[in-house]
Amino acid sequence: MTEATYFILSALLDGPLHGYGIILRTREQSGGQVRIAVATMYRTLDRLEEESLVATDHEQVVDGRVRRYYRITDEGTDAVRAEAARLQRAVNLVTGRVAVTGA
Amino acid sequence: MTEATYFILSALLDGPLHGYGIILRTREQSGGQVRIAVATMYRTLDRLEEESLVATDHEQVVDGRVRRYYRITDEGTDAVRAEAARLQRAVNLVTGRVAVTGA
DNA sequence: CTGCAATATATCCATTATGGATATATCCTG
DNA sequence: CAGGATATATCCATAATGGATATATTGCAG
Repeated sequence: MTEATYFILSALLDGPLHGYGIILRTREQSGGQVRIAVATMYRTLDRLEEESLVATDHEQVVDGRVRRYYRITDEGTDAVRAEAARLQRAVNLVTGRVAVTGA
Repeated sequence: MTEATYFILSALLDGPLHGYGIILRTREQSGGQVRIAVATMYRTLDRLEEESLVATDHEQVVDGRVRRYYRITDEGTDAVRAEAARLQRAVNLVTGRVAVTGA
């Protein structure tokens, strides 16, 4: 799973959001560290919908602009949790390293 | 930082290793989950050396085959630790989510 | 009123990272 | 003697990414 995919699915765990909303959410959640480019966002959402990790929830028209809300599927939830576990193991490779040489 | 970079630097935290050794180490550390392709390995090592995140430690000739050992630099150690912290925050987005909706 | 930023989606294009495959060379095992 | 492990190196196709541009509306500052 790529990082963009991970952050998109992660943002959707709180409830349905539209593409641009995911970009803003991700930027906030990361304190401005993670910025997903719009090209990446919409292409990734298309791919994720094909893979059934997200689904179109509903569409809204606000001020003449269409908002397409996506929700995460059960499959998507499983996938992002599995990825979180995988990343945690990767983190532990570096942080779980307290004077191992001294044994 | 890409994943290949992260795992390579991580593998070098225990001491100098040669390219093929890093591939084997990473495979072991991850229980066979993470497999870095040889093309990725040597190209990444070249790039990391340019960026001063790793340095050539020494070369050895074993059975007529050259082994080029790389060690992680202080800069590389800082970088991989920073990345681990960044990944930990990413993990927390998913795992640090215990019935938030119930508030 | 005009230009710019924010909102919202969409697509093009160049760059980068990746992995599969191939090449070369040695050693060991079946 | 063939095949796998060891060890480095490179080619090439694919995939992911981001910058840029396009379109359209709203609101705000100059």
